[in-house]
Amino acid sequence: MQANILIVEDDTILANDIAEMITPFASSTIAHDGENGELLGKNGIFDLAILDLMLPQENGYDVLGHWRTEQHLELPILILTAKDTLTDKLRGFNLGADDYLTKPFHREELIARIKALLKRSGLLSDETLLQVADFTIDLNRRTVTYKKQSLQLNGKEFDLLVYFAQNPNVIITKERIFDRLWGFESETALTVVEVYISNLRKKLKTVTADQSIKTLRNVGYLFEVNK
Amino acid sequence: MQANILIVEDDTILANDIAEMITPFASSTIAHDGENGELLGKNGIFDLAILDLMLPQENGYDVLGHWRTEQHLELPILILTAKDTLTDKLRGFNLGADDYLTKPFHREELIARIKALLKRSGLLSDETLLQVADFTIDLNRRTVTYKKQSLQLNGKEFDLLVYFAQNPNVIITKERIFDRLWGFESETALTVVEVYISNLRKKLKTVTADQSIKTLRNVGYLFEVNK
DNA sequence: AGTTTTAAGCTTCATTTATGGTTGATCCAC
DNA sequence: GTGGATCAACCATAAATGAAGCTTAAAACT
Repeated sequence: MQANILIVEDDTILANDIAEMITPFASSTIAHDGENGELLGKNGIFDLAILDLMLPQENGYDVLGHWRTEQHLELPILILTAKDTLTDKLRGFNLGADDYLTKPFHREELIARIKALLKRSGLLSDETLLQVADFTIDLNRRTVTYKKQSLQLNGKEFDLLVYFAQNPNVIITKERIFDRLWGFESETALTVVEVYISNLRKKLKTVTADQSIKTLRNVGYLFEVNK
Repeated sequence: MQANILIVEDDTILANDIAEMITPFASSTIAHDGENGELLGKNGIFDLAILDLMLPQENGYDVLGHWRTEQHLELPILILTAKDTLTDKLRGFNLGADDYLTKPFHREELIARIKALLKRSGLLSDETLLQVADFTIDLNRRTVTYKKQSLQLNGKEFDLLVYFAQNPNVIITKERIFDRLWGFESETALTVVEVYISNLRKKLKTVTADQSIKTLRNVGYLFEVNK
């Protein structure tokens, strides 16, 4: 699966420019102000966010803060801004940013930094093996093995497991799963998620006894993995 | 568990300076040239490496290259160097660096970047862990432990404890609890709060004798904690 | 044929309401 | 001021409720 990047940047030209540069390895969505950016990010369907600080409606610090403290989003966040003082940088890092690049910058450096972050989360397309606990997931061949036993998963079941594997030990709401796998605009009923959870659990049960997918009623699902 | 950092830097003063600054959250080992640095890194005992590029014996690019391609070391690597051209940076990232900081730099920024990298690898205590008195509350997994004993709390009980833990030694009125957990507009009767206070107290009693939730009649509740 | 989606019945359990009991502040008679 | 009556605030338990989630199978896509 390709990485999915959120670009929060009010400079339309720059935003489109960035979007264009990352097409070879990621898809992207652009938000032109803080409020929209925060809202989009909340969906939890992005693997990385590029965040400007000086934005209309809501500044980047607030967006970052809300994401990290209210939504507990764990996606890597790269701040891209003209604010170049030490104080600004420290504030960004303290709020939970992963990287901080100041304008003006070389496009190639931005790309390199994005790739470095994606590589860490195992999301860069040349990094095809996702290893979590006893699962080995081959994102290119779309195959799964659990302790050497291979697992036969169909499309959405596979996507679901990948999403869990990319977010182990974090609660994921049913809505997030839905948005990520079906897209916000989908007409499908939200309850499909339950069906796929059920199917996936059944298949996992054929290879392991322990239920790694926990249900937290009224909250979400949790892929529990002991490191 | 403390992080263990390798500093490969020929400037003794700087190396010691860095080592000193990270002592609060990590232990460190210093190598003064590339050859020694590479050798030390090969041990695979480090959680992060800070790597200079211009080094005696063997330059940093080679060290980095060997680590990543021959040893397949996966530790995060931060390049710290005077080489500030785009070409240098790209080369560093292409060889597998995770971050690249150019000299001169602010010590605080280096620390912030190191922490950001460690946080990603789960080696820096996560701030989603809420520690109050003997309680450890994991906001991501919605789990609670009291002195190592785990506590099973359902949705609203957990939310209530979190609210208290975020406001220790402060009086909270019943109305504020209600507004926070149920929302202003809720149709529910205010007395649910009492029910949940009761339930929470009962569950807390299974792990500790002392009543930390005090009632202040006609005023509110108080989560009493001796710091 | 294989995958995705909907539908339907069923189970579970968090939430809410209801009930009766306890506490403790306030008032008043003595 | 002492003792009792009163009353509202609060506690504890339990039952009711209903929404959330599970499972299966059939329908509708591809």
